[in-house]
Amino acid sequence: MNQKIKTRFAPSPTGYLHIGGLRTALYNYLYAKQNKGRFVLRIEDTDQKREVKGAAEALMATLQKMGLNWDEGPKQGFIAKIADKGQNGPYFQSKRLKIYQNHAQKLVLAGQAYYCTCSPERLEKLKQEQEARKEAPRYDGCCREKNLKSKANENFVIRLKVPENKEVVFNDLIRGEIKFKTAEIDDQVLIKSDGFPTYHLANVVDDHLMGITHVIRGEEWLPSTPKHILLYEAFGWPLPQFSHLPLLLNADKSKLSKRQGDVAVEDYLAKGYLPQAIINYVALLGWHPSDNKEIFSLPELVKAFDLNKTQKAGAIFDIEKLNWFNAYYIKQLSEKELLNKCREFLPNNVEQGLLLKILKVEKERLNNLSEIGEKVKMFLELPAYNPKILIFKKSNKETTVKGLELALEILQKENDWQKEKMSQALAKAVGDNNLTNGDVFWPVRVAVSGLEKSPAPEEIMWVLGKEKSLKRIQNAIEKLKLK
RNA sequence: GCCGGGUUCGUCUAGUGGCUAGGACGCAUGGUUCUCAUCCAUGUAACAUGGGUUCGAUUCCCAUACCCGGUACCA
Repeated sequence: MNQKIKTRFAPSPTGYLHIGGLRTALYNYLYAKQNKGRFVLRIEDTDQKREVKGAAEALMATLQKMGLNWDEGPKQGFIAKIADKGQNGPYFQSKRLKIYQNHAQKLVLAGQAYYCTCSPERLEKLKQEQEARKEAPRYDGCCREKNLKSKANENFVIRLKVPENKEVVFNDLIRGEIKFKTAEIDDQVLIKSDGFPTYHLANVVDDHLMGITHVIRGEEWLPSTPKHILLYEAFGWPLPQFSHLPLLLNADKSKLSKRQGDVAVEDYLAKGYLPQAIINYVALLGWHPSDNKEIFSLPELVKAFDLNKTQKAGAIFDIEKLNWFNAYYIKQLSEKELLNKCREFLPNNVEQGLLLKILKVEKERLNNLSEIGEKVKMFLELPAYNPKILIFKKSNKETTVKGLELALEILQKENDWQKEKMSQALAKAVGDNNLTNGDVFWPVRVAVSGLEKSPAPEEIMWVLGKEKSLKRIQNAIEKLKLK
């Protein structure tokens, strides 16, 4: 191995971590780890207006919950920005303003960039005129040849002097050779009038200074890549490898957005999706192994992932398959693990032993952790129900009462309260009395659960214990007789 | 408008110059001593269109269509 591989995830702190952002972070993480490289987290907070307080910390917390730990980046903490140090830090761009200004200055001195004193009003007017003439709106280069070597007044901006007739060609790891003509690229603003760098400058300077070897980011950055390459060339820096990931889409193929469902990873965690299910699902949005393996832990993904085999077309985020992964991973957990993960969805005054029993019975019926809150109710208290559902659809009231009484009688004698024993006892009640399963199992099950659909009667009775189970059967018989 | 990217079952995708184009999710049907769930089995459904190149194209090339992204002192 020649150069040490280094990737980065560089979100803007404008909100919660987006599912698409998670996928980008994941692919960066996987690529770095499988090459024994380093994964860097950098916070791109160069737009003062859009910054959301606390968003950076929330982003970091979510990444950690998902298991995507960074080798380099801000330390997690209450106010991460203040504690932001590190070998290539700081990692909050807002703390690196001097660095960007110095670099921009260097470009100006070298004649690669220039001060522009055009007012926003003039630019707006220019744009409107161009649009009226149906021309592509772009900067007219008014200040380009003035060669101002320092700020002329307070309102200025530094622009990149984009070469006039050049072709920028690069090789995208996912998409192959891509070409852009510089004639179509505007003289990009590098330093804004508030002294902050634009994304383009900050991104290139930091990627170089932090030693990033592979830039893996969303497809929306593809048209910006020639601008970045021009900057690398202006500085005389070597280029990193670029890879542009396909976008994640809504069902209607538009870019995945809030309007059509949840897009924040936190939303899914709150609904009871397991991190490993989310990671596994998201990993498969844009990449797939050649064999038909689908279940991957994070370490397995590190081994199997192949950036070169990443899909080029956008992928629709389909909740159905996520549900399937989630249900699968829930079933894989032991009751103890499950209990730890779904505590927040359970009442807190219930004894742990009982909860573990409930989880054992309900585990295979759970699609997400939050559903346990509803499921647990019938074990704690018999839900109100219509006595009518006690009667199996192929049976009648008399047979149902008989079935329940037989069950009650035979279960009363059962001292070893195990599932197998109970189901054997019920089966015996059926066999000895010339009844059908529906005559006994159904009403007993409804009697102890109060529900039309539920786990098997012996499973519920096992959780409830003998006393409560028999009480519920007795109640059911009384209700039926009263009717 | 201009620039760039993309197009295999409904969805995520595998794959190849010649195959019955494979898997998973979903859906449907059946089985698993009552319902539900699980599990199992079976079924369902795709190479955008038109030209080339070729003995032969889903695969290579070129158009067209459609979709997406970009076109900011936002990232």
